[in-house]
Amino acid sequence: MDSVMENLREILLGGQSFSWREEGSGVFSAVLNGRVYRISSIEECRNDPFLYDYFDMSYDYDKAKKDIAALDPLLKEATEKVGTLRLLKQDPFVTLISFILSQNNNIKRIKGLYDRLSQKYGKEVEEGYYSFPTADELKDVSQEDFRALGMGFRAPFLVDAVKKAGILDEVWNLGFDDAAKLLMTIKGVGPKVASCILIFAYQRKDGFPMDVWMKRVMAKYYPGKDKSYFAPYEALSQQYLFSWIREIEG
DNA sequence: CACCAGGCCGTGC
DNA sequence: GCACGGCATGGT
Repeated sequence: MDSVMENLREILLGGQSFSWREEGSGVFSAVLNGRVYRISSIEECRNDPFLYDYFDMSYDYDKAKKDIAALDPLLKEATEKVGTLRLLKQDPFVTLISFILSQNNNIKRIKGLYDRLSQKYGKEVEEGYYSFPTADELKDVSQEDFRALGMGFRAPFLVDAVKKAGILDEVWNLGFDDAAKLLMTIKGVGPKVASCILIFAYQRKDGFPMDVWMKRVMAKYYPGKDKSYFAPYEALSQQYLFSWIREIEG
């Protein structure tokens, strides 16, 4: 009902995915599933099986938002100011690489690196639109090749991630802590990046990534508390607070 | 010239 | 176990 409150721009461009671009006039596009998708509202995703899954349409985000808003006045303000958010269900390998790129980096530049990898090693599925490369398409790319594309100190991490991409298939069977521990055997994947992968690819709604923004929020507004305070909406609450703090301070 | 960005690694204690 | 410096790159 309040789908008009869906903050599509924040959902797609706010830092959980780097696949999307805004084409103007409220149209967003991304290369996913081997083709270009163009959307301007959540509602139109209901009829496409891939997008239905990608946007987690079976989950009641309106109810979750109301429950989160009822937790405390700050979350109430955040939900009202940010608008309804969703947690995307993205491809694990794409998410792994994306968030390795995210460390000590900003969203705009992460998106730039993501696009460069796509143009260099992905497939052109439509003129000017490239898929993100698969692990197989990156298997022979060297650390030097990655550095030449501007990946910087993350270059060796990318090589290691490509080599170990097979473990992404094992994550489905593990609980959160074991899954995170397994992901952290990949160079460049620590607790924060592992949490992001588990949330944005594996739909683990109990993740609570602590980046520089969230550390500020927790220290200032939730001293002494941890992610258990937000249960069972840890990940979604984090996403609201992250969007909110960046909106007012970023 | 600084300082920062959806952190993590290696080292030292 | 925890603290710390370093790290590629581009923006402010």
